[in-house]
Amino acid sequence: MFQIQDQSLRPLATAHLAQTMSLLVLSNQDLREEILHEISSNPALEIVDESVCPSCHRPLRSPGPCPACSAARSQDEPIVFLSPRESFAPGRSRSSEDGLADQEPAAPEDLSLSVLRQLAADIRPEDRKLAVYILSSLDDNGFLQDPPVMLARLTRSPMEQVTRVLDLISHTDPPGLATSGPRDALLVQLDLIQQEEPENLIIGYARQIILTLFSELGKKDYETISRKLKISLQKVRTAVQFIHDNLNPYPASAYWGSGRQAIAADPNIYHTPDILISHNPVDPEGALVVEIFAPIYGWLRVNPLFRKAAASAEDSKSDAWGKHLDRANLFVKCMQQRNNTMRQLMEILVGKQRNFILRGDRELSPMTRAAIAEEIGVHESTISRAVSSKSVALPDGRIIPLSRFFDRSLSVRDRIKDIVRKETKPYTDEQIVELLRKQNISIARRTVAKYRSIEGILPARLRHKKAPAAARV
DNA sequence: CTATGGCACGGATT
DNA sequence: AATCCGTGCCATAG
Repeated sequence: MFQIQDQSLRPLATAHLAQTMSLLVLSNQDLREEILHEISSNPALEIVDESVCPSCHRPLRSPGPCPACSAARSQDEPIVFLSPRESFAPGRSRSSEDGLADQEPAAPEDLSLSVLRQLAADIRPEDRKLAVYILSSLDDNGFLQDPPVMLARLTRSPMEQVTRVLDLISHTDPPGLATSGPRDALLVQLDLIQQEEPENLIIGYARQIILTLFSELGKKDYETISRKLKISLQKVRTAVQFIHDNLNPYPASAYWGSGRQAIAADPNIYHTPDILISHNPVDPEGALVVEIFAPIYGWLRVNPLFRKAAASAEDSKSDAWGKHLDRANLFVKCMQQRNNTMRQLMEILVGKQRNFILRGDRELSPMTRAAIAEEIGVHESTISRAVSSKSVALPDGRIIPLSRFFDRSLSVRDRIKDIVRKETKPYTDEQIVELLRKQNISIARRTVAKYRSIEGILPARLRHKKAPAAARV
């Protein structure tokens, strides 16, 4: 049974399809780059700084689901909407297929690790996960892309905790790490120095300069600084010299020569997710709320003025303009298509896997991409692309790859973990097979072994002693 | 002899 | 067409 592909007549159709596909695979970070590139090379495109409900296209005042649309929705269905969003952590944060937050990273000695190590003594255990998350979402310069509130929201941590952890991180070794930019980094470093030399007056000047006249500092406009702060030029120069000698506006690069790719990608840790699933704030038992983050803030559209201008342009120009216009139209259409696909996908996914999302791995019911594809009437490769390299934040704060929803063995693996966790004496693989059979799961003995190794569970022989809670490091 | 891990095959999925 | 996954068979370690 096929769905209608009514665009096959138009010449645009194939290009349209092709481009939609290529956009669909992209994660938000990558998509953002793509969009920015497109905009900068095509005058017909513009971003309007206003949210529009993706389904009814009404302007959306407050962030959140469109009141008009979600009201009409039945209670059980998840509320899915596109969420406007400022920038995402850039950098090569490729989400590899099997990244788990709780997996042992086979990590090289990188900046985040070294910080984590220093932190180890001071940090509260419950802050650890958050610290890891923050460190992994820093950009190449060691700065925070997202404002702290966003972090709090994404990780579902109280704001108070986020500030606490941020404070801790920014004051350890490469000082000024995890601040919002060079300015804050400098200030933090200044604080640290001041603690050691409380009576050094230069520090006071330096702080004032950074605090109030940062851009002038950048421009080396010392005269203005001197005038505005009513400090002698001489002192300004001393202070600037002090800043240069003792502070580093890019904390990440201090320790890592090149600075680039220093922190960035540990494929085992997910960065800012593409999708956020939360409880309904009004009714925690009710429909889940799914936000699909937009890669840019505002909405992309063809500039109406450009369209008008192109229509009435003289021949010499209208050709080039027409091309731009076509391209812009195509691009916008593709974006809509992409959003639409993502939205439908998430609706189905969240609808079917509610238990998995709320109760954990064990509840994942097996699905295939193909089945979803049929349900919404697209080619299975479309779903495949939509799922790949996307990550989603669950209500409990875990960030998992979207592809996890299609992991056929996840539920069984979780059950095995559970069996092993509860065992008093080590079960052999064969016995585990039996136990699983009682839960209506029949798999081969060999497969149990395989899952065990995936989960890092030792063979029964070596499991003699129970070592609870040793899994996490 | 038993419990496991390695290799490889075939079918399902992407 | 390429890849992934469950499984069977067999060698090996205990």
